[in-house]
Amino acid sequence: METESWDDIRAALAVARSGTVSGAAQVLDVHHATVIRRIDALEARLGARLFQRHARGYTLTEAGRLLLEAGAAAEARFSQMAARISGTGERIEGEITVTSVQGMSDLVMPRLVALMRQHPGLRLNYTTDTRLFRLDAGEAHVAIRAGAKPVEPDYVVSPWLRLAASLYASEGYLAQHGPVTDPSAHRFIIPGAESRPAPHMRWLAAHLPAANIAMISNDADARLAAIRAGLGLGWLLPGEVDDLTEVMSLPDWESQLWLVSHVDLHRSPKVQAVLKALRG
Amino acid sequence: METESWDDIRAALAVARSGTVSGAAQVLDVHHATVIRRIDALEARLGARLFQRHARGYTLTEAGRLLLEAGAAAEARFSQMAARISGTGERIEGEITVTSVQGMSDLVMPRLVALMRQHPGLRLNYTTDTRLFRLDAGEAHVAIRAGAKPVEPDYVVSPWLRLAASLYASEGYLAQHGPVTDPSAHRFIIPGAESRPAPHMRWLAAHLPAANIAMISNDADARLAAIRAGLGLGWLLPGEVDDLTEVMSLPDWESQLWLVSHVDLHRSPKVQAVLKALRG
DNA sequence: CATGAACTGTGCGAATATGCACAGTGGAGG
DNA sequence: CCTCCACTGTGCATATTCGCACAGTTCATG
Repeated sequence: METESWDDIRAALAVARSGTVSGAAQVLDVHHATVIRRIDALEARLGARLFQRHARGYTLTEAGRLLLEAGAAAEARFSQMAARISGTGERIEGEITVTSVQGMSDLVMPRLVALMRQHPGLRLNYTTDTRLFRLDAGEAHVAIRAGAKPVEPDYVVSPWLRLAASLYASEGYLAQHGPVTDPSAHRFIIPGAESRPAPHMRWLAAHLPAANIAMISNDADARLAAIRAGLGLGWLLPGEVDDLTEVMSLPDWESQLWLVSHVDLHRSPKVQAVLKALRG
Repeated sequence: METESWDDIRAALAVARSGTVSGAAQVLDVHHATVIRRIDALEARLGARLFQRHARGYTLTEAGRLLLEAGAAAEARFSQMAARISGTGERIEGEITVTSVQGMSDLVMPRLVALMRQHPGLRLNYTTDTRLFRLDAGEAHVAIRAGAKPVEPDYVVSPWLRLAASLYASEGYLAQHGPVTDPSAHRFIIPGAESRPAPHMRWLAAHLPAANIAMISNDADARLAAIRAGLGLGWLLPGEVDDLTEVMSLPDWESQLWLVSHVDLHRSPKVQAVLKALRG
């Protein structure tokens, strides 16, 4: 009777999120039969159905929604705890999680590689995503952010690099369209809506209509391929590639990057080592 | 690597609370060896020690304190969830948790017994304690409270009984000390500090010095035994026993009782049935 | 309407975790 | 200083759980 299992809750949370038992099993890295059994047990203990079973998946009941809330809250709390525990150690070892906006790896990785060589006990987790990671939810130890200075309380923020993206074109494009003097005579290849706050994107939106946009993609490789194919002009960081020609560069396009850590972890040797390596 | 177990956290929480592996094992109803293994696994995954091992028990490290916080928060969230799930059902069955101040069982139990007979699918959990249970933490479905009207938001409060404790004495005591006319000529047997807000206790504190107190005990049976032995006068509810004599009763000693439920559960048939049974 | 894909659900053998017995440890008390 | 006691820690047999294979169901698609 009093037998209680938090792992059953964890399993149910995964099912609630993915909508299917199979998907949850994949996330949890167990067999789907195990997930079914855990949920059966949990429902029996709670005395209520959490899901409406269906041959194509599970949908949440009212009770299931309550579980989703409670489970998600606990998960956030646990991952925050794990990050703080693994972050507050006095030694520079164990896992270190660094998050960044996409497209920084050429800049970031050499420095992090040097850090790893210096401290062989470190395990690096470098994750990029368009969404911002929440340091207080334990999703990262150090975050690299672009744009306005982050103002969240409990975050320690220090300025890092100022980067100026430049406009690039392929040789074939230039041979066909001639040199770039008036931007409105050209078409552009740009990232998705999540990059709209970037300086060069604001400049584009302010100066040219939508008709000048040839392609939108959130995939950097796809954009690069498009530029190489001569579909239009695109912004890259200087030195990112060597087979394209820089055709334009404005001081307005300069963007500030920030190094961000959580106040609880900022003083720890490990986080300090990461920050130093990045500043290096 | 990605293997994670919330049950390990649960085990560590129990150890953090009890201070010993054995105590935790007792609470969790598993063997103490199991608890040791779970904690070893959890610490290995977190890459940090949660406890300082000792032949006499485990003491918390800084990381352990973080775990205690996170684990306790999750546990509270889970039990709240369980209460809401088992409470919001449309049918009157499953577990129902009623909490009350001590000494009410003669009053409460007959009504709850009638409720149970009416709904055989119910499992009753009737818990009394000096501390107040938190309905929003899922510790109870219905609470009986004494004193000032509870004002917590999200609580649905309705007045229940007004009880007036009376002063009782044993025959032996009266034979020795004569009838009670001036209270200051007598000594008293009273409950502990947690009952100080009760009306008759406030009256006592206001009218008589500490010298008139013969005995303090939070155990009702012990107080009753003391009164029966003639150690002094004590307050009881009328009808509680039949071998003692009521010697004094003041309207000031009347105390209001409240029936309290959480707003999320109050409309459910099960909680409504409990409230009706208690009011009946 | 037939086919296929993706999912849920269950019996059975294998892997895993559990309980037990016993050894080891350190502090309290006389 | 010694004994006792409550606790932690570990091999081993066992019980429980897990993964696998396969059956059954539903829905999308041509």
